[in-house]
Amino acid sequence: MSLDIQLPPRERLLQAAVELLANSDGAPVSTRKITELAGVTAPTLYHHFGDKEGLFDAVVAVGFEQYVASEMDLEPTGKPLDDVRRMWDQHVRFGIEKPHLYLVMFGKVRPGNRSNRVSEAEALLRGKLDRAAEAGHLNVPPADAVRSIMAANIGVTLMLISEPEKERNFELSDMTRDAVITAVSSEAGIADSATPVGASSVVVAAIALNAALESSNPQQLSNTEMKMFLEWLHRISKTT
Amino acid sequence: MSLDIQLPPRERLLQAAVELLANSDGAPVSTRKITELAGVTAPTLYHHFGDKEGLFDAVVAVGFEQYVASEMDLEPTGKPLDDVRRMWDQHVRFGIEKPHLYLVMFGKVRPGNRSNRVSEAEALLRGKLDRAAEAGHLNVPPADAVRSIMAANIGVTLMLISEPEKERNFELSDMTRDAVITAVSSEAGIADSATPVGASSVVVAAIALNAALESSNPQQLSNTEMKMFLEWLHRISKTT
DNA sequence: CTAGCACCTATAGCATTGCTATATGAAGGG
DNA sequence: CCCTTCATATAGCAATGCTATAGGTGCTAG
Repeated sequence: MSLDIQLPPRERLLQAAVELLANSDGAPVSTRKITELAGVTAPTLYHHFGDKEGLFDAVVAVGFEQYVASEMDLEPTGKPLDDVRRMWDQHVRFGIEKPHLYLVMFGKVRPGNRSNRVSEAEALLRGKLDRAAEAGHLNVPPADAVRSIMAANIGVTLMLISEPEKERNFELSDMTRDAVITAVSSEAGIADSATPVGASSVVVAAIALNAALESSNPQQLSNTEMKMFLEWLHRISKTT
Repeated sequence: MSLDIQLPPRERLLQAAVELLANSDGAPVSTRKITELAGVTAPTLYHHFGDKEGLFDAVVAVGFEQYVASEMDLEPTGKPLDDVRRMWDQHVRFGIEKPHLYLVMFGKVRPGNRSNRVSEAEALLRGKLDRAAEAGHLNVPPADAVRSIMAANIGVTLMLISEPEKERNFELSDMTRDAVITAVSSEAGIADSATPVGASSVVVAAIALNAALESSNPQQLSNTEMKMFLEWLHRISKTT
């Protein structure tokens, strides 16, 4: 059950850790399984990484480089806030595509003890937001904007990860993203692209009616009629 | 080192678990320490709770009742969205005051496997948001609003918990809270504040939707569908 | 009063976990 | 050729979650 024999043990340990982490559905991965899969014994692991956490740090460092790279691949659009939006999306995508890595990086919260990865990710965002502030696009200090955006971004990603794949609704991400970015930005008209003003009153009314119907069942329509009516109502309240 | 001797072992186990959890700074708590502090041996724990996770579930259930109680103590303000704001604040406060409990309840994310507590907390919010929707204060379906608010709320709380107490800046919470709530709300309100919350809200909402549809023709329904839809809408708004 | 029964608790121990004290092998410089 | 240094292995420790089994303890039925 051992891995490729030609790589040096250090690399095989990393590779084994990544592989086991990916197939373990969030359950803890034992050092024994790792060393076994790597075809190595325990002291080798501790010689190279000192610690189980050291090994995972190394794994996470690799993952974080992928993350940073994916954020850096984006060419600046010229509008810093649009860059921020794309970084948000990249963050979410990374979390969805590598949930195990993401959870090791962002999922283990300890009281009064913020993780390095969060700080590093914040620093990336901070760069863009500083430029946004220079351009006069922020109405709060960049430090505050960073924390709000980061908190929401992580919260949304964790929620999406925790949902069954089929139920995942990425509108949650777009909606929340635009909400927090709009709130920290001084540009008034940003929400326009998300919610066309012309349709909004229809949508609001449809949502209100839908809610009202669910709380009290009127007799004016038959069951089949009501079913179809709700279906159409639902279609109307979907802005997209 | 044992606890009060007069309580039944089950309660002593719970109490010991809570106490150790509170003083362990997020580090894992062993069943041995728990049973030792409770003055009980291992099988007693497994007899009552089946599992370590079972014990923690019981602990969390108690914590969740406190949480729910703190949310329920709030008297409705009459403005559902203000209630939502206060629930947000209560959520954050709970997380800050009992970080250990909060992390057990909301901190352990598993891919594709949402925690019960999140769903239950969502249900609480959902109630208020449904009423907001009935009153025409919502811009998006309540289900979407709930997820966005909840994700941001948890994200913010986790971030605040992970920060050293001195650096905690609660503006982060207020700012993000208002950002997401504003984003899902239609501040104008379709029928304004005149919309009563009762059986007649169906009629009011139907009338509002009718008016909105007449002023703008959405593309989500075909002509024949729209015709029938309007007919039914009319029928609903006629009678009580 | 006693026998049986259900419930609760204890003794002792298993398998797995992260980690290490110590020893062995190989590679290179004097 | 020896000696140092790095890398890996042997064997085992202490702590963990959990359990097979047996021993009380109190209640009800005869």
